[in-house]
Amino acid sequence: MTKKKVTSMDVAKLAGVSQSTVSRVFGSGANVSEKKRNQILAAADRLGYQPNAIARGLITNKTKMIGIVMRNIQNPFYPEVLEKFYTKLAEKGYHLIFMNSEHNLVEEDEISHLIEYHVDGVIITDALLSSSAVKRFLKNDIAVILFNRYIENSNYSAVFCDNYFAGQEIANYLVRTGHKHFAFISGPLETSTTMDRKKGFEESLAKHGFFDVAVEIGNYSYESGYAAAKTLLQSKKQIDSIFCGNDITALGAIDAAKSLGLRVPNDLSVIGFDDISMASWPSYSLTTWKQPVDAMVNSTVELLMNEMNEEEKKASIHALPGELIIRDSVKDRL
Amino acid sequence: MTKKKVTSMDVAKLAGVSQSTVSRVFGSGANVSEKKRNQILAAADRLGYQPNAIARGLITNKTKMIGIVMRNIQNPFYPEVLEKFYTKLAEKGYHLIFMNSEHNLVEEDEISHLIEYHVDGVIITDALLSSSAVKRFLKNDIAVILFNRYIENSNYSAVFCDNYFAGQEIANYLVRTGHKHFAFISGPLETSTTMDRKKGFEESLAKHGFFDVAVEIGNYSYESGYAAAKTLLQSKKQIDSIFCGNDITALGAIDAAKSLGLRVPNDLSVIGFDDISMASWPSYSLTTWKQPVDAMVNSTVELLMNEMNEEEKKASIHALPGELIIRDSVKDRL
DNA sequence: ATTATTTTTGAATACGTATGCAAAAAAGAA
DNA sequence: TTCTTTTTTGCATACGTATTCAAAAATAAT
Repeated sequence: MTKKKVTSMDVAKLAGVSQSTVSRVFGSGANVSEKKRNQILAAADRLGYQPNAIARGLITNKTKMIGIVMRNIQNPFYPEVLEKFYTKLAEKGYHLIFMNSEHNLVEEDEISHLIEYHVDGVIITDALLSSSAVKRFLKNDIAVILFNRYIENSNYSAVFCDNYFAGQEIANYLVRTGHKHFAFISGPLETSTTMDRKKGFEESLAKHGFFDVAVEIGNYSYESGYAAAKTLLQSKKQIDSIFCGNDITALGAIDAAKSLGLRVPNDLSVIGFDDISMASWPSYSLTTWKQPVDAMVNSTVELLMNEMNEEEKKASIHALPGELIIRDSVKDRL
Repeated sequence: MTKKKVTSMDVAKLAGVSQSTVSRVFGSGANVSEKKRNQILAAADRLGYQPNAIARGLITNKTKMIGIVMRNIQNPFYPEVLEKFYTKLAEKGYHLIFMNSEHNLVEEDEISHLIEYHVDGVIITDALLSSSAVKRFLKNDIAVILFNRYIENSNYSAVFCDNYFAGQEIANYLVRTGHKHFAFISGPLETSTTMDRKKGFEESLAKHGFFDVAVEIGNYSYESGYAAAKTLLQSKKQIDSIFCGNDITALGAIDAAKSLGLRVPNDLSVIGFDDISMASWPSYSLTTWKQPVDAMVNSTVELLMNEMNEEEKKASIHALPGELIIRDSVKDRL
């Protein structure tokens, strides 16, 4: 039960070689004779040697760690995202430092931590960066990708679902199925995500001659969807369809409608966004817009890898389409 | 736009002191005169200095990183757990390396990564360790706490909900409300969690003279709950109540019952486990056993802190009670 | 004032690895 | 064989910090 940590020096001594050679076996994989390599591996195995990633990080200036700062992790969409990022990055040899942010702007001291730990890159989901934060990352040579948000004309790459397009398509679909009285339950208005969905939705409706969209502002939670739908449905307005900013909100809206004695989709059509697994549950069978999570994750990782290697980090914006998943929460009213 | 990283040496130079003194200001907080401290802080601020946690980790042999390996992150119970661990540990100055495991036993190479990065401690949720893994952590002086699982007579501390007690209480409750025909939808049988719940449930029922419990084996997913309930309800057996291994499973079971034209709770009582947020949604209004997540997380972190500081890591097992949350999925049949 | 005590400081070193460089060994060419 | 070329190896050093030790400065005691 040796308490002392075993280092490359110990391995070197046991194998009768220099520390450099041990390093070459476990690191760069540079030329090492087959004989010595075997001696070294045997010695390492016997001693239970594991390279010290911290020491390696210090000398190489690459930690192989990626910071991932998330928000709204309670929204089932994000655990899925987290899992996919983990899998994708693990297979490339990267590790995840997880942070949970509660604010629309990632806080300065959260950024400090990422810088202190010299992460090679950062993925930010569902949140933005102040311009001072931008500078700090840049100065410390840390690549950053925004996921599901973007900043126009910034130096930051971003990957997200094409929300504007999706909003349009959803409007088209509702019109095509004979709806006439529309409502939208949004997320917080300061997010590009929600604004783009709203814009696409409203503009497309306007093109069809519908200018009156009832809007309620929520916060992407079940409770806010429930409350917003109740408000909408209890108002004097006539409403035959609600487009919800995300699925959780939509589920809340459906339950609110039910609680008022309305039947979905017969009395009210509801459409969501994300396509979380619960959307397919029979109780809800929610028609929704599927975010192309796999493509988004892959794209994000790819961008990250590029930016970590390149000198000049030229920002690029990737808007991926997604698709409408038709289930049973929208009725054809024609 | 300086590309070179700024180090404590740079700060020292600018402030006209030695590197040691800078280190003392940002590190131990040892005696430093007020005057020099201010000079140093000013210089650091001007240069945008951030201590390098990697270098610090190398010399102190404390990385202030905790590995958290999770499973079933798609089960809404776990994002909540993750968030709470993050918050609790962040306020103590620790960072989280997130790993997603897919197996009942954490894999050897996942452990290797944690050792390479010299995490100070590890939290493992919903999974176990092989005995060789145990040795490796021990040898590398890494504290480990199991969360929601335990190994009998091991050197590992564990924190979990007292599942045996909960199973008993749930049985008592169902008996008290006049049920006579019981079923249990379990998780995988190799988990202590599910077995303890089952044992408590069955033993308590037996005490009341009920020896026949229909059991279906699931995997803690919605789909498995749906399928298991369907099997149970379509069998010739008469069943008036189902205890489900967790909430997600219970929701699946409820939907299965509905799909067969049964009404919950009138025709069938369903009871869950966890008390995830969805359990309180009006569509389900699930009676369930609330795991004391806050207490469990606090207890885990406390244990971890102790074990990281003590020489002799004596294992301790903490079973926390939890409580029955009564909603509307169980009917009083008396 | 002088001495004793405490506080503050800097020089030197260590942590465990990767890597440039030159020497040594091996392989190939003649 | 002898000379070139290539491959393999070890030495020495660097990464950025914390910390021991002894010297210096400041403070207290006499």
